[in-house]
Amino acid sequence: MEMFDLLLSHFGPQNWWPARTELEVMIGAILTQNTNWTNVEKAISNLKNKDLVSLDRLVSLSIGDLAKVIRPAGYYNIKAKRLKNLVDFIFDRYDGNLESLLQEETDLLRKGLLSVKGVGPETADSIILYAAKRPLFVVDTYTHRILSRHAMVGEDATYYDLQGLFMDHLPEDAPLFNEFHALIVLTGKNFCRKKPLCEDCPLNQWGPQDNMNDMRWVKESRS
DNA sequence: CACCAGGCAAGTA
DNA sequence: TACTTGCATGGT
Repeated sequence: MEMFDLLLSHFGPQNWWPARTELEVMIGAILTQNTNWTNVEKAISNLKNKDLVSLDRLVSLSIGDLAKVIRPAGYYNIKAKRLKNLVDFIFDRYDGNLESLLQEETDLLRKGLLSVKGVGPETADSIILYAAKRPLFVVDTYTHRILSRHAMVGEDATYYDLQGLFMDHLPEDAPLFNEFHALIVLTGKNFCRKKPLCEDCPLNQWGPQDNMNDMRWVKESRS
């Protein structure tokens, strides 16, 4: 059985990213760095209450004031700087037009995002997949934990080892990457916290013996 | 009380 | 290059 189908049939479609606009995706991507999503929701709720989910409003807001608003997300001082860095980048390079940034060719988009202090591989790829809707697989700690526990990669596998593994064996399909990553995060939240295999985990029967020789992670009908 | 959460950059050697 | 550390709230 293939990993994606195991997770999809167990959890059902997740319809990520949990945000209403592209800007909200970007803000969430920064705020959720090493942070529980429920805390991020509180911070985004604060931003919405002050009508700050807006590039024009954010660019004229001080870092100190922004930090106060996003406080529940944790690391609020550094995240306020990181958000401002990203907003400033959009104004400096794209005249404050988010669409212009997101329409950039994928490689240039990624290079640009990574040039912003505070935007690393996962944050950049989350924005590219969930805001720009390009087929780039997003890797996170859950991805690493689950695949290493199931002996699909070594413990020392890098971000790009994992991203390459998925992208080498999946069709370039943004909706598939979208759903797959969301399902992996959900699996990581609910299972696989401590033990390699947990009771009732949908991946209990999934492992290298099924996948090392046959790397189809989705049903052929999808590809 | 301890531990963890949808990372990243900066410092050290 | 290869480690290590700081950043911080809120839930379990």
